[in-house]
Amino acid sequence: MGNCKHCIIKELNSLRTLTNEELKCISSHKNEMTFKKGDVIFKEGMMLNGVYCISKGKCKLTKLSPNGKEQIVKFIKTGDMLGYRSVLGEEPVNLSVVALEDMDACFIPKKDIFDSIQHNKDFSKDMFKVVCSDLKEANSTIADMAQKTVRERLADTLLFLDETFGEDKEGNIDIKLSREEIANVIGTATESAIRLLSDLKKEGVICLMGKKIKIENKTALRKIGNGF
Amino acid sequence: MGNCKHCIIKELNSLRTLTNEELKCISSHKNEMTFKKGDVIFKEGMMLNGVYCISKGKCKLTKLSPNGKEQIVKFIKTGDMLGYRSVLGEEPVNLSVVALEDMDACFIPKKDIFDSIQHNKDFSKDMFKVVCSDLKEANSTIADMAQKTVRERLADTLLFLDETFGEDKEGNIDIKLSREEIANVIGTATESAIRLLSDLKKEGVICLMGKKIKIENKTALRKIGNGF
DNA sequence: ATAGCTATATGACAATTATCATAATTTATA
DNA sequence: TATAAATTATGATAATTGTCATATAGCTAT
Repeated sequence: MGNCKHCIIKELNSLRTLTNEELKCISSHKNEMTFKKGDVIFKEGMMLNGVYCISKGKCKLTKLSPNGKEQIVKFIKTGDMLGYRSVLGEEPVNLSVVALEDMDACFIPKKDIFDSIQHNKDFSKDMFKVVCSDLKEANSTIADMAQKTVRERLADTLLFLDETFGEDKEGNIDIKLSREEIANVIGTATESAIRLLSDLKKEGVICLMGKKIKIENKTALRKIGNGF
Repeated sequence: MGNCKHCIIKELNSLRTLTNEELKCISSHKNEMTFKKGDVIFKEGMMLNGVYCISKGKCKLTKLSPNGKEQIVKFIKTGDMLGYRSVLGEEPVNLSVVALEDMDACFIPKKDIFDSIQHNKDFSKDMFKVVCSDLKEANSTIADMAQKTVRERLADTLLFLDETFGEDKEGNIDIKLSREEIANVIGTATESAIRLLSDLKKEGVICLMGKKIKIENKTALRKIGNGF
């Protein structure tokens, strides 16, 4: 069992504000876990007994609509925490989480989280900021979903993925998503996503090589995202 | 200046968890305000120095998209708090708020809110629940916006408005919105909203009398909202 | 009360997007 | 490696939604 005190991952999230005392406590309670690509980490409706600190890998948070289509609502990556919405809200989970690649994570029991929220005002403040920031983002997404065309949303999504996950050595967006998953982020039919990606390729704005996507002209993509 | 200790409005929100000591403090700092229908309470981009406790009236929270269209993201009514996302997140406001009818509110400086968050664990817990609940709702809305048709979203919206604002003596939904505002909730063109409302009327699911809308068949409306 | 404005309503048409069909390509598996 | 299965790609067409035009109803201010 590693000691959280020396873990560099926590520097990437709110756990950085914890005292040595609190970290010691978490070290002894935490549960190290691994997930394989495709594994379901948790499912809509479940109660969560703690939060995950993601030390490696990426996952998608999805919601199932009544018609059976999956909507990708958010991505989580190395350094992010996962599950705090449910734990802090003391409600069942409202999203399902599936690993997009092999993952490592530490599970921290909710008692430790609540203890620190109560006694460590820095941690409490930071967690408020995280949840509030999520809420701000979600509100923007609602407006975008409601007002923008599929083509605009595709452009925004590509820019978002590029910014969030960075690029590999060849400049490709560093996340591997199927066309169906891209469609499920945008909220459109898979065929529409494929077609519009082809269009962007023909226009020379992006480059497609299998699942790899490279943005050739960020400025043009931004313009498209804003409706020009 | 009224004394918060005896205010019944606070029983409707997280302020109910405050101690007499804290309420006394807020009583002496709070600022009673009124707004006329159409008044802008605050605007996207502003910094907020506190939160509002709404003692009377309704308002809409809107976001402007790059193309200039307004999206209504949320409604606030009597008993709700307003502005906590920005204050707790220590960020500028991301939504504009406009009064839908004459309103009364108390403005509470953020210092008092932060003090209570730090020292009153019930209040802190409750505020987490409120923000987390907002986030949960927002995530559902994202999925609905992305996956549902305009007609489905209209049905959902009518049911939501009915549930949120209740009905007057004649059974009409107890909020007065223009067709344009209804369109801005759904995320569609005003003409489309008007047309689909007419359709629902022809089908006998709702009854329209000027701005007054009455749901005649809730079950049918729910079915429509779920894609049948 | 009436002129002028705004909101609501509806038709006609265009643009966008979804659906279904089928082919080409990639990936997984025996 | 060969074969099956899944994914990606593209065409054809239908359904949905947006835009523009115009008519009507309702409200506001002199």
